[in-house]
Amino acid sequence: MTTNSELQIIFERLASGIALRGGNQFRAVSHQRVARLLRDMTKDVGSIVADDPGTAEARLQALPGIGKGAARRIIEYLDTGEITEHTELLEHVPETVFDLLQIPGLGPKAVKTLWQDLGVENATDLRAAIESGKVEDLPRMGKKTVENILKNLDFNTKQHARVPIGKALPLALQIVGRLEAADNVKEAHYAGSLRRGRDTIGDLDFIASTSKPAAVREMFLGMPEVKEIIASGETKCSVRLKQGGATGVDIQADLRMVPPAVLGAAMMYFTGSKEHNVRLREICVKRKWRLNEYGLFEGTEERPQDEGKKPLAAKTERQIYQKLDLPYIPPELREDRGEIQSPSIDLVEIGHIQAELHAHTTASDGKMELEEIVEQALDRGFTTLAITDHSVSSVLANGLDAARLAKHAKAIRRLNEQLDQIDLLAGVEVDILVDGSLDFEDAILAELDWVVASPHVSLQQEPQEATDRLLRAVDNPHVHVLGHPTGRKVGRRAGLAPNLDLIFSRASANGVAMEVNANPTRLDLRAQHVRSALEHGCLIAIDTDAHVPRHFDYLHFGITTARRGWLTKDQCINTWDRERLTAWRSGGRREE
DNA sequence: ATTAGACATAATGACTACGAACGCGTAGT
Repeated sequence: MTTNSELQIIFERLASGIALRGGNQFRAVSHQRVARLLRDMTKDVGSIVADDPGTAEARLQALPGIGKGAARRIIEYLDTGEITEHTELLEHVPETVFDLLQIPGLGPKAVKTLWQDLGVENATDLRAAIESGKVEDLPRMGKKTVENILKNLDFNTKQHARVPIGKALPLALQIVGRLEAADNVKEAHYAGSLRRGRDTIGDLDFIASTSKPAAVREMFLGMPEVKEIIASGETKCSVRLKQGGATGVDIQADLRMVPPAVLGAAMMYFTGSKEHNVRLREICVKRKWRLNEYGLFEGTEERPQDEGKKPLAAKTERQIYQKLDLPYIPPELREDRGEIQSPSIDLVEIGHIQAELHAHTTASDGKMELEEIVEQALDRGFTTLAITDHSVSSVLANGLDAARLAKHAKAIRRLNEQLDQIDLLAGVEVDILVDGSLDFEDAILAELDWVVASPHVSLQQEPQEATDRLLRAVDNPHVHVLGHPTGRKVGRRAGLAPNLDLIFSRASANGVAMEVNANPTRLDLRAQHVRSALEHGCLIAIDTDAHVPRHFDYLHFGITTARRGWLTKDQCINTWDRERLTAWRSGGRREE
């Protein structure tokens, strides 16, 4: 657990505490804002303060949403390991009461009443209170509500697990296919965080444009994976899907049905993020306009769509952004992280990519022969392919020793001479050992065309050691790319937590590119890291790390992640042609 | 509690669907 996430939990709890005790809601929101900031920060607050304790308070206050109070509390936590208000809060509100808020259907009002009026402090108490019939007698509680709570008590625990994008996307595409095939459906799309390209997905959101929603709804509710119907209305329904398989987590799916004429407005609303939506709607409020899922309207009256009022725009997202005097904002950017204020940026696209710079063959643990992997690259129109098999320490991956590597490199170069459409680079994915030394001597690396250096073991190392380890690797003059720098696995392994600011600034100075590994189980670097790497002037490589042919098709996951980190075409070395890559890799990378 | 624009105080994150209860809480982006 990092300091940021510890503090995030505390600020969330302070916010909930205010809501539970009936305090000023603006104070609650304000604490939530701090929690969100801590969640999204790429820098460790501990290191911000440590950089110069004297000015720490002022520098914390410079962050939007952090004022005097929050800055003081953060410093107090770093000094003493606790925050007085939090300790006091826990004296009044038992910790288990906060957990009740996680139960679907229970919000702050309900938990407050249950706790204060009936003394319910945890799930067991709640069950007992329901059985005694006391809950039903509370205001706004009835038989149905109580039944719902009881049901949700059972699978509360697994309910909140997020699904990796690699699992969510195929399922979503399957459902989109069914919706498109349904009678009277004009268009069907997925939206939500999946469309924004987050690495994990909380629930699946679908939109179908149709003039006959009832039939579409019946199809959706009748899908074989549907385990439970949560809601079913005129325009919207929600189900819980049995996901099974490797994740074993149930996943909620929401379907919104809209008339074709307002599809764009509905897509914008349902794609979010919430924060992006709020920001746009604020702009509308200032103009005395109104934006909702039925369109962009002049005037401030509520539900203008009900009056048959004609929107300024509704059909496409582009038209709506245009009316708001904004460029089209791609879904990946819609997070309220400055995309509305800054002019449109030229994000990298999958069509720009012409190089795969990290791939494996049968020489180590890949399943493709050299000829086959080249064919894969040529099929995709690539002009450069780096062959980077594992080094000797990766025993399980059949890593190459110096002799096998030399032989392999020779074979690669021989084949390269017969190819004129593509540059085949003789490379390696060399292990970064625990102390940051590389698995091959410099003299061996110097002979190669391309060196990706990656950590594979000791991924639970302390942050300080991890920082030193990666810095040492980045300082090796033969390294071109730092591969999957943290070694995290989405939802399964946290990976290293080095001081990335230091790594990025060194990498930038040394001319070492940082990898976004496109494999959906990795997505490492993550999007926030990409943004921060770019601020330090780093170049980015988006690599599939292909071991089998279908891995080449993972490229879009890497592209999406990189776009979420605001990566432009020019900053992505995989978009460069042969000449530019050759010039870069064989000299002049370093700024002296 | 924080921010903005003022030097104390006002304004602050929008809008809608569903369902059960009855005029609202919860959930969704």
